Amino acid sequence: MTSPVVSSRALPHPEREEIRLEEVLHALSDPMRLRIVRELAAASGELSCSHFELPVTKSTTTHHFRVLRESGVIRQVYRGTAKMNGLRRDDLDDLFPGLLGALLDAAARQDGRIRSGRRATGTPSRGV
Amino acid sequence: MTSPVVSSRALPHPEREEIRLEEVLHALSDPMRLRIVRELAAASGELSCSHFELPVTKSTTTHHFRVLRESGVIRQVYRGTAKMNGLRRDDLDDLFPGLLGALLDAAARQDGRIRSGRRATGTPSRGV
DNA sequence: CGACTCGTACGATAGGCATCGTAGTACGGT
DNA sequence: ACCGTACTACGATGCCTATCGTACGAGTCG
Repeated sequence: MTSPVVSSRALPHPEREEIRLEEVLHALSDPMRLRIVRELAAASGELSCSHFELPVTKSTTTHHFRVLRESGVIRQVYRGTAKMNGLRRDDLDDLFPGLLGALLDAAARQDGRIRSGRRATGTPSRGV
Repeated sequence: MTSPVVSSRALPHPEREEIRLEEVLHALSDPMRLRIVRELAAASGELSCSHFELPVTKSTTTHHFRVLRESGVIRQVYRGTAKMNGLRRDDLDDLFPGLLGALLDAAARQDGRIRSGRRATGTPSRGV
């Protein structure tokens, strides 16, 4: 008792100070993982792995979640048979202020830019 | 006169609208390339490839610069025998406002954190 | 012209990684 | 106890890539 063990299974996470920028960037450079992180950010809470409908098999999904966890981008915890995922906002914001926000904003902008017809980019003036 | 052709050799660059966030992140997820970009940002101007003293061969250096150029992070132009490199600040800032700044700041913070003994994780005063 | 410097091209190599499929473990409900 | 669901572990596969070495093209300077 005492400690409300969510589950007997434990998952290794890097400490806040162990999170490396290069690994975070690498983790987010995969479209599938960036998509996961964006959904997680939009949900502002924990989501189970099975909540995501990705165009890959479950094996691959497990792989991507592990990369995100081991790079320090998300925190995972078992809750029954489900595995809940949450963004490590506080840790990332503390280590790299403004980065996560800028990344999410950049992803949203690019998404909007593409959806609204990729030729509507206007900005024809190339100052160079 | 008229058009001061810097050199006859031309180098392919992605248009501003063709720059993809995932590729930028992938380009910056390599320590060698992140280092190049940081030096470039600090120089606030153009730097020749040979200016950089990287712990890899020239072939590999050429490879990294090409990845950075093709991902839209830097702009390259020949000037005599030298190849000058410049950060595409304006394009990146237009596409992804705040991202480049946050990335450079993040890299600087991590660098400082590591240099000052990685156990001094304290950073107790974070206005956040 | 010849030599030298800067950077490229090409091939090789070794390691990483995204993906899959199958078999297996943990947990909750009936 | 049994079954179904959620996720994992492991092996295989094919692609990508960081690295090197060598040979070459482009410019500059004597």
